[in-house]
Parts: sequence; C-alpha cells; structure tokens
Amino acid sequence: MDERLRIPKPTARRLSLYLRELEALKEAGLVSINSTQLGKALGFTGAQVRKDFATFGTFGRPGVGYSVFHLCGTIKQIMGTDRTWDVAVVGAGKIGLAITTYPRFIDRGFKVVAIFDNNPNIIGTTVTNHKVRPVADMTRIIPLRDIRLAILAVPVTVAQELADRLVASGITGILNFAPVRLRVPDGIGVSSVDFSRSLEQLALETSIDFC
Amino acid sequence: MDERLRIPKPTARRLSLYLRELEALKEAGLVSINSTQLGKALGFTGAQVRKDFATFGTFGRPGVGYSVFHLCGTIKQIMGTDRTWDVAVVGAGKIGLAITTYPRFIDRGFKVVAIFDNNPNIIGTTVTNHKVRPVADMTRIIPLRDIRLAILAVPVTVAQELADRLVASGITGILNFAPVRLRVPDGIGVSSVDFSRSLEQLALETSIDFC
DNA sequence: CGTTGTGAAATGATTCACAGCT
DNA sequence: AGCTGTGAATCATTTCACAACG
Repeated sequence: MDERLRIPKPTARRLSLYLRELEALKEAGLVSINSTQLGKALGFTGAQVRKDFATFGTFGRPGVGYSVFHLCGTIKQIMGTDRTWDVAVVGAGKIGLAITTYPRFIDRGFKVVAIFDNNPNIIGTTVTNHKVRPVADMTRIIPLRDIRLAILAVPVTVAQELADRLVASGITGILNFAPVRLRVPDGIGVSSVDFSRSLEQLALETSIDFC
Repeated sequence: MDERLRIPKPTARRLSLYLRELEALKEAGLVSINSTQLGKALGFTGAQVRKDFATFGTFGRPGVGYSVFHLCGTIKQIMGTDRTWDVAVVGAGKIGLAITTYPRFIDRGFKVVAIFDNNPNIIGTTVTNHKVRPVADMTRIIPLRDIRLAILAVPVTVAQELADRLVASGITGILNFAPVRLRVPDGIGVSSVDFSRSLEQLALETSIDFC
C-alpha cells in the first residue's frame, strides 16, 4: 500500500502528540487547523509541523490548513492504531495491576487480553475479567492469540529472561518498566519507562541552569 | 562551586544511564572502565561516552580509563542525587499508590514524604506510614517541608489545575502521568510518562520498517 | 602500548524564507 | 490574502581520527 516510508525519530515521537491534540480538536468539532496553531498548542513551530507532515504525504490546503479528520485518520494509520492491538501484561505486582486497569488504553487502540505472573498467591486471581496465568503459559497463549505487544512489569533480576521468552513467543514490542537495558534482536522494539530516571531528569534540570 | 555548566539535552538523558551502569559496575567491584566498554554496555560508541564526560571535566587516565568510583560521585553530584530529594505524590489512585510504594526510589536519591488526594473515601487512609491528606493541604505542607519535586498522578481533567497549585506552592519539577501537555512557567521542569504514547511508539516501530 | 581528549568532518534536525497553490 | 510545501541555511549532535599522555 505505501511504498517505503522513512520517518525521522524525532518526528515519530511527535506523531503521538499530534494525534492526541488532533483527537481533542476533532472532539471539539474543529474541522481544519493550520500548522501555526497546531504547533503553538504543542510547543513547536509551524515549520516543524509542516515538515513532519510532509514526511508522509501532502495533505494541507494552502490558504486553509489541514483537515483535522483526515489527519487523525492518516496518523492513526501510520502508527498502526487504526486497529486495536492485543497486549499481554507480564507481572501482576502493583505496577502491572495499575497498568492492566489503566482506562485510557482502549480508546487509543490497545487492549490488555492476558496477564501472567509467577507468584502462586497471585496466580488464579482475577483482574478485570482476566485470570492471572502462570508465566509458563506465555509461550502457548501469545502465539495462540497472536499477541504482538507486551508490557513487562517485573523485578530487574528477571526482566531480561522474561524479555527473551516474550520474544521467543512472537512478541515484537516490549514496554519495559524494569530499570535495565533489555537486549533484544533486531526488529524487536523496546520502549522503557523508568520512574527513577524520570525523577533524575527533574533533579538535574532543577540543579543545572539550562539543559 | 562550578562556574557555568552547559549540558546538551541528549547528554543529560544519557547521564542517568551511565550512572545506572556505573553503580552496577561499582557493586561488582570494578575499579576502572574505559569508554569503549562502557559504551558497548549501553549501546553507544566510545567517542560518544568520552564527549559526554568531557562536557563536565577531565577524568580519564589515558591508557587506563575512568575511575568507576570517581565517575559515580561526579555524575551524582551533577544530577543532584548525591543528596536525597523529598517528593510529594498527588493522586492516590492506582498509579499514585504504585509509585508511592515503588521500592527503588530511595537508593536513587528520592523519598516520598507526602501524599495528597481529593477523594473523601481515600483521605485519611495510610500508605507506607503516610496519611493521605486533602489536596488543600498541599499549599501548606510543600513549603513547610521545602519539597521541590512532585509526582502528579491525577485524571487529565484536573492535571493542569493541580500543576498550577504545585508550582504556586514552590515545586520546581513535576513528574506527570496525565496524558496532557502541562503549561508551566520558565524554570519549572516537567517530565511526562504517558503509557499510551509509549505503546504507540511500539506500534509504530512494529508497523514501519525503520524509524 | 592502550586510551583519553578534542579539533575537524559528517550527519541529522530545525528554522528560514518564499514560490506557488486555493 | 493566507497558508502550504520545500529547497537552502543554520544549528546541534555524532562520528572520525589522531596527537598527547600515563
């Protein structure tokens, strides 16, 4: 369908911000928006917005701006969130549970469909309609349901081992909450959330003048 | 003490990764490390590592490498985590509670010392020794305890308003979990964690070849 | 020797500025 | 008139390559 698409990393990171803003504008009934306005709402310049959009096609109407509806659709399609992704959660500790019940996933195109843990006291309990299953079941369930994305919320010590097993089961993207750099094969995506690192960035900004 | 320090943003982001790795190496008893090894462990080139360290001084010994101990100390000092930062948590929902009890903060230089919420059913309950207080108390407690960092884990609809109140109370850095861009005055740091965005990045990487 | 520290070169991203479309 | 799309210019970051050093 699309030939060969190369999106610079910074542009890729901004895409979800554009989408978030555009969905809000659509909700508010706005039909079209120009690059300057959209940029101002997100803290970018108009030129930045236009360059970003130009990487994946030509949409704007000179003198008018961009169709909010069309842009939403196109960005969702590029990000792959025009469909719903099934997600597996590994680790039913506090973070795993909080994320499993996170209410904003579903209208953004993600649906938690399975939860795994190794703690015998937790296995079998129910979280939002899903029985917590032993991690040993991962290898069976993930290919069976053709799950591609996983959320890894386990202790640092076992994170790499479980990541390996996820990849072996067919997962192509891991959202990692353990403060460790996961080694994964080429073609597998990892996106990490490290609460301590985030706080450290704040401490640094507060300590040094300009970063 | 230091004259005027300018750290490029990408370097700043890598600093906490260096620290994490170096602490592990120190723990393992390693005395010195060279830029190539350290880089390999984190996925950077040796030149990158040396340039990064060069932004804040001259440490390495040609022919030998860097003192793990010295480097840890220096990076911590620059990041401001050679002391412990008191942190306030706003929002005692699932995410707020998970983060309040997150066990890895303390040895990274952060300590949750107060929790606020507005839900009458939650106010007064106890989480890890801390009574959940009404948000109205923020304005009093934060200056009183001289708290600089806050974790904001509240619904999108009230995030901006609470951010304003945090800033007014003297907070200089906010770790934001709400999927919204917070508007804050110059000099106030914001670092955001958006679970949906993180998953979207993975979906995008899985959909497109190279980002 | 092996490894740092650093100018110089290469790459990458952002901003400028304006021709051209509606 | 107003705003897009985009080459050209600027700015930032990374990589190269090597002299200097312990």
